[in-house]
Amino acid sequence: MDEETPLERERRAKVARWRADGREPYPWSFPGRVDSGVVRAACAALAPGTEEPARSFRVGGRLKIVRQHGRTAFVDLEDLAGGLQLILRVDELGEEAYRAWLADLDPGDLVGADGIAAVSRRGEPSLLVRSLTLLAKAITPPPEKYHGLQDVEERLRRRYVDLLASAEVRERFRVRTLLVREIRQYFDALDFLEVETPILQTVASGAAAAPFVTRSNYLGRELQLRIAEELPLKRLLVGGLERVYEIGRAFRNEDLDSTHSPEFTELEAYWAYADYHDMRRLTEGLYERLARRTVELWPDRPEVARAAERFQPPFPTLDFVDALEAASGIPRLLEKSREELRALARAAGSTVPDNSSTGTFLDKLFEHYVEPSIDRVTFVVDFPTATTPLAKRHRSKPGRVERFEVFAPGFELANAYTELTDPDEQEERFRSQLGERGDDAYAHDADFVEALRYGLPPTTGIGMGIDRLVMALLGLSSIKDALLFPLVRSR
RNA sequence: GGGCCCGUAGCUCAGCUCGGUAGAGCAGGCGGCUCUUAACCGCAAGGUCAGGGGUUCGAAUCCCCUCGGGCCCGCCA
Repeated sequence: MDEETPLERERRAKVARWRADGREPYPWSFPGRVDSGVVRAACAALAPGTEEPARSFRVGGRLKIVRQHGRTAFVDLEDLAGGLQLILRVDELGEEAYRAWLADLDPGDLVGADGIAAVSRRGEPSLLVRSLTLLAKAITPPPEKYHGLQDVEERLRRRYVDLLASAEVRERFRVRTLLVREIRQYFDALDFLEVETPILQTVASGAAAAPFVTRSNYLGRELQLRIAEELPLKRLLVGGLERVYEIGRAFRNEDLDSTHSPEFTELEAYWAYADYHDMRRLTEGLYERLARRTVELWPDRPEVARAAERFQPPFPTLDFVDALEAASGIPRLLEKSREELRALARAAGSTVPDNSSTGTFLDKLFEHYVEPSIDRVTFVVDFPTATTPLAKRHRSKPGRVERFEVFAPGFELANAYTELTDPDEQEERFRSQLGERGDDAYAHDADFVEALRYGLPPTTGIGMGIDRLVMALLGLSSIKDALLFPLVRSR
C-alpha cells in the first residue's frame, strides 16, 4: 500500500505533465458550476442529435468512464445529482487539445466542463464540451467500473471509496441525514427544545451497560462516556424546560454485531405533564411520517416499500406478560422467584450469568418465546417492574410499570415509560437492583435522586436508536450499513 | 467466547478438491475507429498468492500458528 504501483506512477507522470504545461492539477475553486440535473433538464426539450447553442453550462464531477471512438469520445461524469454524459469532439476542441485531454484524463479524476446542452443521436442527454478543467487528479484509480467495490472490509475501512464507487451507498446515507432532519422537524413542531447534555460523566447511568472510561487531566480523575441521555434530560424537566429532546452519540463498551455498535446515535425525548399513552401516540405519528417520507425520498426501492408496509398504523399491541405467558405456556410469571425464572431462562437456552437480575431473566424469556413471532412494527406494553428501574409503577396492573417498547422484526426500536418521579421510590429501585448484586444493575446516581426531591412533573420519556430506525426504514440487515464509519480493528 | 467460511494484479474473479514454478476481465500503456452506454478490435505490460512456520525434490494448493474480515450462536438495552 505504501509502495507506488505502476498505475500510480503513470498518473503522477500525468500530473507532472500538467504542471510542466503551467496548468494547476489541483485548482482552488470552480465558480459557476451547476449540478448535472440542470443540464439534463435543458436536454429534455431537445430532439436526438440536436443541441442548444444559445446557453452554456458548467458542470463538475468525477470521471467514471471514457468511451473513445476515434475523433469523438463519450465521457460519463458523475455528481451527487446523478451525472451526465460529456461529448468531446475534435471538431469542438481542436485536434491537439482533444488528444491531450484524452491522454491525461483517467477514471476517478475530478473534472469540470463547459459546454452546451445536447442530446446524442441515441437519445442520451449530454453536454457538448467546449472546454475542460482538471479539478483534482486521482492518483489512485477507482474500483472496477461495473462491479465496484465488493470487499466488505474495504467498504467499511475506506467508506469514501465505497461512496465514490456507489451511487446507491451515497443515496443511503443522504436519506439517513434527511430522515434525521425530519425527526427534528417533528419534535420542533411540537415545541420540544433540542438540547445537548454531557457525554463526559463521572458516573454513566440511565441504562445497564459497560461504559468506556477515560481520564480528565484537569480533574485528575476517571470519567466515563455516557451510556444514555436520560438522567440529565430529566433534570432539565425538574428545571422547568417541560419538553426536551437530544439526538446524540451514546457509547457502550461492547461488541459490534448486526444490531449493536459501541457508539450509536440515540434520540431521547422527555415530555412533562404527559404519560406513556401520549408518548405512544406521538411515536406512532412519528414512525408513520418517517415511513412515508422514506418512500418519498427513495422510491422504487423494494426494500423500502416492504419496510414501509411494516410501519402501517395502528401498530399492534402485545402485553408483555400476557404475550409471554401465552407463548411459553408458563402461568403466573410475576409470582415466580428469581431462582425459578433463572431455571426457566436456562431451559429456554439463555446463558446469562447466574447473578443476573429478575428483570434480565424475564427479558431473556421474552426474547426467546415472543420476539421471533414479531413480523411488523409492534408495541409491547406494561413490563414487569423488575425489568425497569426508571419507570413509574402501573396505575392499575400490580407488579408492572407503565412502559412500552417498539419492536421491529429482529430488534428493539424504542423504549418509553411514564417516568418514575417519586424520589424515595427511585432511591429504593436503585438500591434493590444493587441488592441483587447483578452485573446488570444501573449505576446509582445519587445526584439524580436529589434532583427528583425538588419535584419532577408527571412525565413521559422515550429513547430510540437512530441507527436501528434507519435500518428498519431502509430494510438494512446490518447496523454497519447505517453507519458511515463503523468501528473496525486497526490493521 | 464457540462454530463455519473467506483473504490471489489497483478493482472483480478463476486456479486449491487430486502439489509441478500464476490466469482472465476491468482499469492503466501503445495502435486503430466521428454517436457510444460495462463501446469495440489488436499488441505489450502488470503478482510479497494476507503474514510466519512446517511437510515435500517441488506449496497459491497439504498441515500448524498469527493478523484481518464475513455469517451463525452466545453475551451486551
